[in-house]
Amino acid sequence: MPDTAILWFRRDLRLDDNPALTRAMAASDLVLPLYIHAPAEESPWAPGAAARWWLHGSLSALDRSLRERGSRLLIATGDSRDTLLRLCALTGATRVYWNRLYDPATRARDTRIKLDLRARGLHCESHNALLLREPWELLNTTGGPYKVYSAFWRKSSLGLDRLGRDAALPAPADCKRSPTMDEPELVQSGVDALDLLPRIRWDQGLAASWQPGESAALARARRFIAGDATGGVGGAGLVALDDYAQARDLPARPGTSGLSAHLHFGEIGPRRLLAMIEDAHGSLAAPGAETFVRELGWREFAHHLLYHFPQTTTEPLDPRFTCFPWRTEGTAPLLAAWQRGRTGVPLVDAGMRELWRTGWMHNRVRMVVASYLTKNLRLPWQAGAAWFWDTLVDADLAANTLGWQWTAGCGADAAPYFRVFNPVRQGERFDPQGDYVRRWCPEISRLPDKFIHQPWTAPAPILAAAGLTLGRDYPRPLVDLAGSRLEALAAFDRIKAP
DNA sequence: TTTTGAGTTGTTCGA
DNA sequence: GTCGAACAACTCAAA
Repeated sequence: MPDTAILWFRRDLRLDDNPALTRAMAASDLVLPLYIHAPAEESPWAPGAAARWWLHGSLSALDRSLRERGSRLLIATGDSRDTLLRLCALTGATRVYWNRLYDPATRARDTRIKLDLRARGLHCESHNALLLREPWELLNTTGGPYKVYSAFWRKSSLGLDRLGRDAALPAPADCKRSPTMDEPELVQSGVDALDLLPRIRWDQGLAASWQPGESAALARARRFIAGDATGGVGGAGLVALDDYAQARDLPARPGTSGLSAHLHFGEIGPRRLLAMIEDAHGSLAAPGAETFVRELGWREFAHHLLYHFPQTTTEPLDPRFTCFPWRTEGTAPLLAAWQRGRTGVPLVDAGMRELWRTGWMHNRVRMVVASYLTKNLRLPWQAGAAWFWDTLVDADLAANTLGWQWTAGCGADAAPYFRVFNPVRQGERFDPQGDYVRRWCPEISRLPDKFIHQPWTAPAPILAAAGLTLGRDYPRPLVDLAGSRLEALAAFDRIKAP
């Protein structure tokens, strides 16, 4: 009787640098790759609509890679524990392997499953494919979790040299196929049966912008970090990473890595990215590289925080914010205008429309729209987080929670209360020619640069020349920026420590 | 033990 | 136009 192992894929949809896969292959004669679709177990943070679209593509791609290696992905629907037990019974598998996740619901579920499987005499192992360091490993001098990024990163980056970090594992050349995989009762459904794609096909914009899957992730990482045969994103000979520190702030340019969704679904991991950077640039401290590696550090920080403070997906980390005077009257139309990109503030609207169309928004603009929602509109950050959760292909509970709490001022290492982004000024600094705004708000594209970020200040003849009537072709501002800023500062005053 | 200084992403105001 | 100051309270580590 051959020894069979189940490899339970979750958000580690790759063969490269996959320690659970490597261990399962080493320890067993046959490996059964499995994905279980169990959205109820992730509630209330089951993947949103945009993330489901990505998941569909990612699972299809993983199945293709496995088939190229003589195996395939088995897809099941239903209770995870029952499915694992049933498959063990059907196939005679005695070992189950997976890579750990750190969000509260999944952690609780996985702990129960691990205890249950072990109680039934099954071998059960979990590994780390997601993070550079485990959340319980990296603590401050008093033994508690870090709440300040700079201190976290100082400590964390000490371990990032070649000596102190786990190496990225290579993908196996072939995956030991289990012959039992062809038994009919095991063939439950293909990816299509999971119903992940939208009924109304609003996903063309997503498909035009993104290619889910491990090979696309690796290709994008290579293009970004090392440049490829065509010379990289920025033009002949220019590697995007070299220019990252400056270009990443300009939403009109492809200056960011674009790896967020690939990272969320584990199509590529941080260890592989660091290895690629060192191979291409010799060191993690090379120009541009250091800035990008710090961003990976923020990703780590977010996951560590969620591990230590699981309630922060819905509750502010700073308890004073439980009595923050969020707006209570007439919130629905304000939220709807923000969601649809109809606030009358071009940079905010451009960002929200980019999100709606492509399932992604440039990082700089995410901060601007989040600041606008929480400070100028004074709507609770949870409302923004929920919208991002449903519309972002890269929606990640840890990153989303940290990002929104940071902007709102109630999280770890929060933005100081007085940091209220002025979307006009941000537009002038980071989109000076208005290229980004014109791309997503074509109705104001004929305005001169001087007014592109503040159409409401344009004199009537300028508006007429641009063929633009405010209130008809493009909204007047939903709220006054200067006034709402002062109201936000006053609101912060009311929750100050006594 | 206590103190000190620094801290992802900003804006406004007055000189 | 530019420039520095002011805008809290708290965390964390180093002195």
